[in-house]
Amino acid sequence: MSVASSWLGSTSWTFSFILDKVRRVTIVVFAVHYRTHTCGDLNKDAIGQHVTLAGWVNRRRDHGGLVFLDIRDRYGVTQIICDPERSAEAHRIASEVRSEYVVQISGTVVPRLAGTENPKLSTGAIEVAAEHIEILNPSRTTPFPISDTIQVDESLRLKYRYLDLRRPSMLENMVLRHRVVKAMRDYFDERGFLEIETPILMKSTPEGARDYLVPSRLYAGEFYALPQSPQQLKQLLMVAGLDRYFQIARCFRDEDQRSDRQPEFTQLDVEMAFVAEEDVMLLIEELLIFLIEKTTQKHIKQIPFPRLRFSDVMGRYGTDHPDLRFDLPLVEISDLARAGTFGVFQGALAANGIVKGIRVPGAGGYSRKEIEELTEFARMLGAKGLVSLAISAVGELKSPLIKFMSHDEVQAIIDHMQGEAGDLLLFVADSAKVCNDVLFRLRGKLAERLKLIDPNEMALCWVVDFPLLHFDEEGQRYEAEHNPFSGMDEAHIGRLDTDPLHIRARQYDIICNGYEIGGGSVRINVAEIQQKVFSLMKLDDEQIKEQFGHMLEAFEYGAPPHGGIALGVDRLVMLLANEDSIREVIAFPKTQSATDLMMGAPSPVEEKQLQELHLSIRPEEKK
RNA sequence: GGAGCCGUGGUGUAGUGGUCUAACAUGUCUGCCUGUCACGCAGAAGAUCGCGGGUUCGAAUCCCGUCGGUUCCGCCA
Repeated sequence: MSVASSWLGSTSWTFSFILDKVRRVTIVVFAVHYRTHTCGDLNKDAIGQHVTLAGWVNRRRDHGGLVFLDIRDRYGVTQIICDPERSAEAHRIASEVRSEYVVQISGTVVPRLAGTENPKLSTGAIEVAAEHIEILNPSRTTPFPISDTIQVDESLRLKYRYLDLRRPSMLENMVLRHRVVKAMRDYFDERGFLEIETPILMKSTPEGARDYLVPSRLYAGEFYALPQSPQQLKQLLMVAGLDRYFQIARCFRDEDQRSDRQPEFTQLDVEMAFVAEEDVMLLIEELLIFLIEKTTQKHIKQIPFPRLRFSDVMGRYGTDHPDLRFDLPLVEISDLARAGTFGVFQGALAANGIVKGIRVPGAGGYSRKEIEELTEFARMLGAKGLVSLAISAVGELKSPLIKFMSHDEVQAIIDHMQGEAGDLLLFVADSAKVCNDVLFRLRGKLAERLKLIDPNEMALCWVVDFPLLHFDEEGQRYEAEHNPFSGMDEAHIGRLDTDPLHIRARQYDIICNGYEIGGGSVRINVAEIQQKVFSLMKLDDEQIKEQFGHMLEAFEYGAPPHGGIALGVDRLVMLLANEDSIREVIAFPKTQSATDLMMGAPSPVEEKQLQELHLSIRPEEKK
């Protein structure tokens, strides 16, 4: 610092940068050591000023006599011109620097020569004529180029994440994420919500995902658990009368990873007292519209968000988290498929299965090879095959069905599917689960193939009317569809004793572009009902008391009606950023095998640490 | 736990049984170059083809195993 200030002087300086599309933030710095402006700061207004910049060498263009340096920081890129006639010393150092060196440059802002302006840069009208260059820190050649133009192996990116984050697209994602979270905080603050932190060291519970455990030093053989979500605590905050709570909460689940699942992830957690479904849904709907409009150029397909019943979306899309950017509905034709003598259909129906199809508009001319490809895809997902029915442009039919069904019977199926000339109809005959599963994936694949997806569209919907419980054959017990605290339709409470599978939960999931980005419910606030739900989940009284006694007890001290929701922040930002993986919007993500390639976690610890924690490692499991 | 895909100079790719003594681009290094902005030109260095085993007269290439990354199934209240 002393080096810099010795030739800079130090009164007060300001620099400003663009925070988002409308706001420009100006920072006043009173003791400048390193820079007077950022690399995105300077324009024609600054011509003639003596400035100092600091940043990374983005690129060096050495013309021998004249050297250009592009200096990059978070805010932009500024071209430095190093002319030996202005400073032989600066020119000499400029020819020594390499990519990613950290340098400090002082000089005079000058207009670029007519015709050499660069419209691609916000600073492209000017350049800084270098008078002094200081190498603050050199850099080895980076293991991959700091550029968005090529795709680098992900393990390399993760090992050198601090370099990966220098790439403009990653920087953009981090900025976007900040803006989304900031907007969330503003939104809830304006509506009277309190942001309250809940513990990270919590208690393990038998329900739900596998816990990450933290051994206790003070209590041999006992463990804390990292929270899977602050679910119970936020409900207890409602019992406490805090009324409106939110938190940007880190959550942990020790389960296998996916492109949209990390071992630790962030939820926007919300809970409100004295609310029904509508209150929560309207609040969140307004929030999402606000976020999308504030942080992206994307348009929302339908406002208000459509509300779909669980049973309907399962039937129409084969999943409870449909991508509504395109239609391509699944259509059941079991009744029509009963006609004729087609073995594939008859066999599936005889085995209590169903026959379901999808209409692929304009695909009637697909070659045998193309259809075979789709069939192979369906087989991979568990179908025995695909039955195709192609309708040519002039209405001729091509299908194995023709041999086994009358013309009218085939036509009835086509009509039911709303098939037209030039279409391809594809059918799966199997159990309802396989049909839905296969056609759900096929639907997504076809939408891609037919280019039905507008990347600028956000198709949001609510899914409601979930069953409260489903029966787990393996464990021979009921399990909560959402979580064990979800409330239920008042008229169905009696069914807890008689017909648990037909209780409608007061649950709502929010879906965006085929991703479940959140879910919540109006909760149970009556100890007796909560106790019954636990019993159906095959917890005995002792377990209930040990694991959830605090909840039941709390409900006996005036628990208000309450409800809430949790949104997956990583997934939401991923969608806003047009990324395919949440790793792209997490600064330091873990790999699919839950390791941190940069830090090398997890890692063995000293024997002494294990002893303090009263732990020993089973020898056969040591690596 | 299971299945698929990927792994070749620093990086991204090509090469799918035989002059492969491994090619191309980019990066790196050296030299030249005063208006470039993916600067240009000339030259050089740089790879036992993730690792181990097998098949073969011969393996980057085929097979098995293993490691790493990734996608999906199971799992994720």
